Amino acid sequence: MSGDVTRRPRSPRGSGEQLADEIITATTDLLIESGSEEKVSIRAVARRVGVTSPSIYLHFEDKDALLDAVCARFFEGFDEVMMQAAEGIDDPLERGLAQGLAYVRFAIDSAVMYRITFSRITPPGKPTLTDEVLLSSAFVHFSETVTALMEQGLIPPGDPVPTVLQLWSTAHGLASLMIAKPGLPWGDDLQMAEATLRAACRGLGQDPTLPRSDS
Amino acid sequence: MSGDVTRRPRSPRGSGEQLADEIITATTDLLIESGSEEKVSIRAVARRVGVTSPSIYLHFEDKDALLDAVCARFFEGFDEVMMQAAEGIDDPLERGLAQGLAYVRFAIDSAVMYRITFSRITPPGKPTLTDEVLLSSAFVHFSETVTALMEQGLIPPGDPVPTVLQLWSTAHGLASLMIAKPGLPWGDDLQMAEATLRAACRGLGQDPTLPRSDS
DNA sequence: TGTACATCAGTGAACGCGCGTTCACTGATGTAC
DNA sequence: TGTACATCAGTGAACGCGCGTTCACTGATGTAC
Repeated sequence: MSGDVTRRPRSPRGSGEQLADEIITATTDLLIESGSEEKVSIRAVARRVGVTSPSIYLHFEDKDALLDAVCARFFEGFDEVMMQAAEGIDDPLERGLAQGLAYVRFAIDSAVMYRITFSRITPPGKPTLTDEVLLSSAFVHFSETVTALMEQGLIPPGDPVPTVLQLWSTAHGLASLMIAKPGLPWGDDLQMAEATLRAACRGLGQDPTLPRSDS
Repeated sequence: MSGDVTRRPRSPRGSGEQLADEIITATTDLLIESGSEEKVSIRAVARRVGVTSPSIYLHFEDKDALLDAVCARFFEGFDEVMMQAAEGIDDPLERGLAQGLAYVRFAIDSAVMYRITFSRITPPGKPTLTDEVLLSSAFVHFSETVTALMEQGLIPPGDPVPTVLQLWSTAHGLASLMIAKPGLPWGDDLQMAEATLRAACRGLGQDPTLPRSDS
């Protein structure tokens, strides 16, 4: 019960980044275990990391800032998975579908974190860390795919943003509803997701309100 | 400061339904004001109703049961609004669109309640009160609309359930993402919703994996 | 009509609890001379 | 090489708080005789 030099209080030198990192990881784990941000306390996080609670405040301004950092980190992983899913697929339609399916799969696999991240609403005009990550990674990559679809003539050309939002909404709706209501008769989740996303692309490709400009 | 006979503690006779009703209403109001179920306490609900906290337990088993009842009541209103939106529209496609748009509009208007209702995840096999309301009202009415679309040949005939889930996911995705990220460049919410839902119907109507059986 | 009684919606006080955050502090580390 | 000192990551104790729930109770109401 003695010999605590190595056990609990480790004092890393100059670089304080490491503890911040451990705090984010511990918080993520606790969120997943408890299922809700209100059930995870600063004190529990500190306990998990092996540190006292006031020292959390050396790295994050308050609980909200900590949760924001956790969600931002979650989205970084999200973007990475989507990028990997698209790797090596040349056909723009299939690449987009692969990304969309990876999105749904990853969301369902990390159901708790996905739900929590999208429960933290963001009032317009006050972008959080999470928003910045979201807009600078996943959104950009999705836009590139949509632009490729437009260049191929699979979708009417124009501003990709509305199309990105439409497809993102579709993927988000599938993931979010499957997470919230797993008891609905979904059949195979990913099969349902693929059918829905394909139909969405098909529908977007045949927009009678827009004249086709090429091909 | 005396004369409290009429003021705070009212003792209704035989019928105890009324207080249960008032408790649900008060809880709904507090949820909307605070934005999260954890921030609404049994004690605050009792205070709002003008009653002591133990008396809440005369009407609801615990906090969870109360919140379930509140969400179930919310969905009843939801279904009613969708039904009203469909009234008097004969064309099945336009009726379905009107329902979908009413869904999105109502969800956005009651953003907090919508978010809370869909944050309360339901493990399969343990249907809550909310689930029962959902499945017996909105889901059924949506199915009728989809069946009408199939009969008109606008959607390949077959089991309406997968189609209902696809369209519901689409509407839910729009509402849910608009609520969570109002800062995204949505333009006009309902215009975006209509374009997306129309595209979804168009896509579903042209499913190359299913042979068309009639017309 | 009048009394005794059962019912039961609502009370008041208490249980044990964990929370977010603050504050003055300690004590190891790295640096200046 | 050796001493004095500044830095600053992390501590321990405390702040004031509200929570969900239980329990024995009260007192108005409706009913039986």
